[in-house]
Amino acid sequence: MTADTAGATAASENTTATGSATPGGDGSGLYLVDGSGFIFRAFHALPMLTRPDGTPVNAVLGFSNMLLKLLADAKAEAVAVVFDSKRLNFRNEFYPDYKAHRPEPPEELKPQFALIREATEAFCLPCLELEGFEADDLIATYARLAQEAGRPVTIVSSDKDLMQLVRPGVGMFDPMKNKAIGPDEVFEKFGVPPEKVVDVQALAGDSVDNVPGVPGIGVKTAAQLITEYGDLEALLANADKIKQPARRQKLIEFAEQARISRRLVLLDENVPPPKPLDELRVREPDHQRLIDFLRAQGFRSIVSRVEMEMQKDGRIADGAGGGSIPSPGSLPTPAAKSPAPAESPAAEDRPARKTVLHVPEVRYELVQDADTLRRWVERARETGVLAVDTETDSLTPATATLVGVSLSTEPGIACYIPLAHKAEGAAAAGQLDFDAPTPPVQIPTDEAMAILKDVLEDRSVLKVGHNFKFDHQLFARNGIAVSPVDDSMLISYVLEGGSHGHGMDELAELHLAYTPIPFKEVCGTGKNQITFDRVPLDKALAYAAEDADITLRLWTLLKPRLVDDRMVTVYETLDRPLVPVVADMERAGVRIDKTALSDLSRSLSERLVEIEKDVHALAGQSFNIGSPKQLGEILFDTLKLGTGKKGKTGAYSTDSSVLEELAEQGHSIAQRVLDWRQLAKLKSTYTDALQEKISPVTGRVHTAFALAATNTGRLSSTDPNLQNIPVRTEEGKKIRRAFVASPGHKLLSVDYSQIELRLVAEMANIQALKDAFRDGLDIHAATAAQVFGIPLEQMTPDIRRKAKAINFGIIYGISGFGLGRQLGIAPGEANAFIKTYLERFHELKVWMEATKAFARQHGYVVTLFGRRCYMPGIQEKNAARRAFAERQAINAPIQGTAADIMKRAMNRMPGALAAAGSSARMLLQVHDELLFEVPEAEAEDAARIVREVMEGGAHLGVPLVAEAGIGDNWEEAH
DNA sequence: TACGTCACG
DNA sequence: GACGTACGTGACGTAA
Repeated sequence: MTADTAGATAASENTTATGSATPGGDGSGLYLVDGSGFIFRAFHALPMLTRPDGTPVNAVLGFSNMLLKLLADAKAEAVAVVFDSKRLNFRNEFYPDYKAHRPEPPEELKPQFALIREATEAFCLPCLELEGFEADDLIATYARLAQEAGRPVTIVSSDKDLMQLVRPGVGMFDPMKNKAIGPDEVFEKFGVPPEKVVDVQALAGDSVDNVPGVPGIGVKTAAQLITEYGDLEALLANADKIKQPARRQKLIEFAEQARISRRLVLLDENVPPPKPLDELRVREPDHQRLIDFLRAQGFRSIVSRVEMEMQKDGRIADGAGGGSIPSPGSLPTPAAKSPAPAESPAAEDRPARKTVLHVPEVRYELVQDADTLRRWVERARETGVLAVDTETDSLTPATATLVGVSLSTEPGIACYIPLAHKAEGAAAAGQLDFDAPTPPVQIPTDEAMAILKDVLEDRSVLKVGHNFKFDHQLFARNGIAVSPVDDSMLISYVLEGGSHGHGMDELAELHLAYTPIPFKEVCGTGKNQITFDRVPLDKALAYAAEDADITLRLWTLLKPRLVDDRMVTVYETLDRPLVPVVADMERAGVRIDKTALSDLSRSLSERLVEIEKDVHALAGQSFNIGSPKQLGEILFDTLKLGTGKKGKTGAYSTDSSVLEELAEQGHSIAQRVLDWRQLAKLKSTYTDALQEKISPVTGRVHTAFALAATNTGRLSSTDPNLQNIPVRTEEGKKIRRAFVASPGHKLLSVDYSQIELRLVAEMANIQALKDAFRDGLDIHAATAAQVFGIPLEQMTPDIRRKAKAINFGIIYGISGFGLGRQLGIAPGEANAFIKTYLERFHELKVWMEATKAFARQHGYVVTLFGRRCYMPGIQEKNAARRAFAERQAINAPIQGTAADIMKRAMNRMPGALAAAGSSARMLLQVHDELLFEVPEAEAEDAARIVREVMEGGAHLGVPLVAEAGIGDNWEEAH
């Protein structure tokens, strides 16, 4: 949404042929609002709202907001609103099915048609409609007339059918996406320039409008054909030359249908205009009439806005810096709903939901001066609770710039403090941007931080956040150690982990029956995405203050449930203290030897090229090895190496187990493909991608640990995932060597030995296994001795391997099939192993049955420390799916308890290190391993402390053992 | 966006 | 007798 992508503006300014147009200059520009289209889209996009008398008005509100902003932004431009007149029009004369089967408009929409016409009149804008023609035809006609008169035109609509009208002097603006549509955007949508859009539509058809098109041809194919042949007629004339037989036949058979379709979509530029073009000039609105109308709808905040603006110069002025005033380019999106809860009682738009968020009033305030901020801080001290949310220009908190802070002291009362917002006009939608950018008034960040520091560090004021780890880091970087902290996301995770996600939007839907303003509606998506510092203040206020508001509401609702559900201890001892600990780890980041990675990348590239040559030679043809589809066809259809197994999508499976089997049969191509796969994976996922993740600010890589993502209580790591750095293969180890210590430092890696199997022994109370662990035996060998009845002295590696596989299998909720596959033996044979295992360790069987029964009864399982893991599938009727849930039920308490123990250790770690005077920094957690960076001289001491803390993570009947390694890089330390 | 694949625990 | 299988993650490339 930057000025340079505003195609419509560019188009308007390129009207040199007609000469006179200068947008915003002489006031001759014309905005044609597609009223009919807007009604439907606004109705479906906005939450349902009703007037005090019960009349639904959500589309009317959206429409009024849109007009208001359009008038503010468009300055002296002329604005006309165009409507469809009747449902039947001239198109039905030659194609009766056109727009047939279209359902009646919803009941809640019907009364709004008339209101929207009233709104238009209240705004003193001309209403254009003409019997027998659609709004689109009128728009096309006025666009032509204006263009001929040298007046630049902007069509305000989201309707793709109008895109055919884009040309020099005629642009479009999508009021729902707040986005200018020019030739580039049209090309993006249809794959052809605007003048060929109708040809593409004629082929592709449109199921919504009942435009038939040619069966089997979509937009992509149509664009390709039109580009190749020039236009529809040329294509139809040459249809017999199409290569693809099916396509050729369809084009010949449905040629006439395509011609009819073209007539249906082609807009009529020559309808009789109901009003002369010259009458479409802006008139001074009748303020009182407008205010009366808006007030009658219950649009209180719009009314006050209008009243305020009218006082200025009798017109709706540009409000850059003014906060609640619309600004250039900030055309309405459904963000219009932000003040909406205040304007009218929220009615429920989805019948399925019974609960409704009753918001008698929300007050969101924009804070632009220090005194106002101090008042918020005072208020927080009175209430003792403060919801806090930060807005930044990036999702990497270790390096992001703080753009603003929102606060909420009680439900419905929130503020937003912009700190680093850029001038609104600078990069907002350029289409309607005529003023020089003026930066908004903001409290200097340092001053705001100084004021906030007092309350954020005040031990008597609880700070509530949603995913507060993020905010914690930002404040830490500004010298503020926020404490104490509560996190509504983590509370939800502790209460209901495994049953649903814990993002704020999802929880707001679930618990408050409310849909927060989506981020993408504020910042857009894809290449048009803007950073939050470019968001106009009114939108930023609506979005950010709402986040703080919702956070506080969720906290109010969920926090007491910790007591009710007896989950206080889990939350207080495991997850809540983790917030500052993990925030510090993320902020620390890990050093990467970029040169080593780029050398590896280069070497991998060369080897990949070599292997690719080999594979193509062995295949006898060139193909994309990275495409499982092509590879499968080469292996099993062309080369006929065996029959091949097909998956549920009908594609051959080519995973490593399949390729390994082929390789064993002596097919060298399979081994080469396996080599290629391994190297390609390492290159794309690690050596290439990791280099990109090195922060230019810190020179290090900062992962994000998700604290509420897994079903078992584990953390996960994203962007980049540093919990799956290669370690098993020699090639992989080279990547791990690129994780290095800072100069003068060492990396220290400490990992739990066999923690999950120890926990199986503990929780199932397996005496023989516990004894083996207490005696410090090689646990897999000891297992083998027990299960296969072989003395330890006679143990062979192969028997030990089998026992090891069974031990792992137990943790996964063993099955004969899975174990058999792992060991490459028949499922029957594997079942025999399992049977023996369960006889030797009979306590295990009892525990597994009890655990499954508990899961069935309660719908969740619990870890040793009381964490619940919900398993929605446990009541499944489908046997396979239920079996899956049962295996999860076995695995979750084991994996989850290990995760709990690791969290206990992590929470104690900073204190233990500090108490010992160690300056070791915790960098990463990989489930059973912690990685530290420590000054060389302190490494041995740190290793001892860390081992002690980890081994003391729980005091059980089996010992916990942690093993340490020290090195210059991660591979060496591991 | 869904799928197949594969990196880790 | 048939079904569909080891548990937990995240990222990549391809194909649609």
